[in-house]
Amino acid sequence: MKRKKSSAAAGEESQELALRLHAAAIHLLRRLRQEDAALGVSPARASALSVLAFGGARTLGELAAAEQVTAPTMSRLVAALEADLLVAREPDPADGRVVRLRATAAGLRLIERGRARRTARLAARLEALAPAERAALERAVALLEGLLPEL
Amino acid sequence: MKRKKSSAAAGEESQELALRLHAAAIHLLRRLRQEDAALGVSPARASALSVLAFGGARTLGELAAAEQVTAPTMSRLVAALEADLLVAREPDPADGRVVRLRATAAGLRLIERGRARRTARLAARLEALAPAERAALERAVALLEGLLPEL
DNA sequence: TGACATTGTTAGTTAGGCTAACTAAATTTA
DNA sequence: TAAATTTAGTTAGCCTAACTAACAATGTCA
Repeated sequence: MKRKKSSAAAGEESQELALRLHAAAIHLLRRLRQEDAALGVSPARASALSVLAFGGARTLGELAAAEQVTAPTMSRLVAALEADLLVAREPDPADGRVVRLRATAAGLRLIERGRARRTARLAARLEALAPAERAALERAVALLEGLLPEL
Repeated sequence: MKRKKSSAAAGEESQELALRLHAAAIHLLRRLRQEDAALGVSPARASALSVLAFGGARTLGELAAAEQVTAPTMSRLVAALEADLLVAREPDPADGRVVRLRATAAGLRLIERGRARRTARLAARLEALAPAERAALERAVALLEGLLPEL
């Protein structure tokens, strides 16, 4: 390992931290899966729908990129959301290839209604933390959010 | 909402934080999925195998509980790992129903070898963080790990 | 105008989660 | 001790979600 002595430890530490982060993410999602299911919409769909709900209309390709999945994957998610009348397609007046997607009123309602329920158990646990702990988590999430686009 | 006035804000904040954590976990895992695939073993299998590799032999039910999946799900994961000769079954001498699982030498090697690669990109990003930032993440992960069993 | 690029869709595969229904073994109880 | 119940795992069947490959339709440009 070629590395300045002071960061050899940082390397070890980062790897250890990466593994723990990975494991924590896996386990967190397995827990939250059930909550999402109770909403009547699967996690991947809820995630895509919330992008449209909070971020506004966009094309399928843009949504796929935002969600970091391939176009076919997003195409299927959108098809399911559309079948449930949660998302509507609109043709792009300027380009006949693109499909613009928009959350319907029902889609917006579902996200709004589900917002609390989806993460209720987790939020309750977080609320039980000491303010300083919550602040630490908050900071860590912000760091992660900054890291993700470059991963 | 019955709550002391000072924690009404904490409730909002917790919910917001829960949503962000959820989204971050989803996106993090989508990124790491590719790395895992390169190892030649899928994420769920790698996770189960590493429990055996680091934590030692245990029964299928214990492993399912540790991984927070149902017994049938774990049964299938284990069958696949066994077919790849990464995990071996041993009968329990005291109880004919239980199946004890142990990582094989090949399984241990795979985890050891894969440890670095699995999270290499993430670890590299983490290493680029300032020590204080890494410490904040570390603390947050520890908090999460403490929270998860009660979720 | 014809070649190429871009946007989405369709088809097919693999993986991982679930529940329900089963077998086999152990334990409890009448 | 025999019957009933509980526990551990497996099998089967279903669903969601990811991928790649191949395709159709549209736009762009030399």
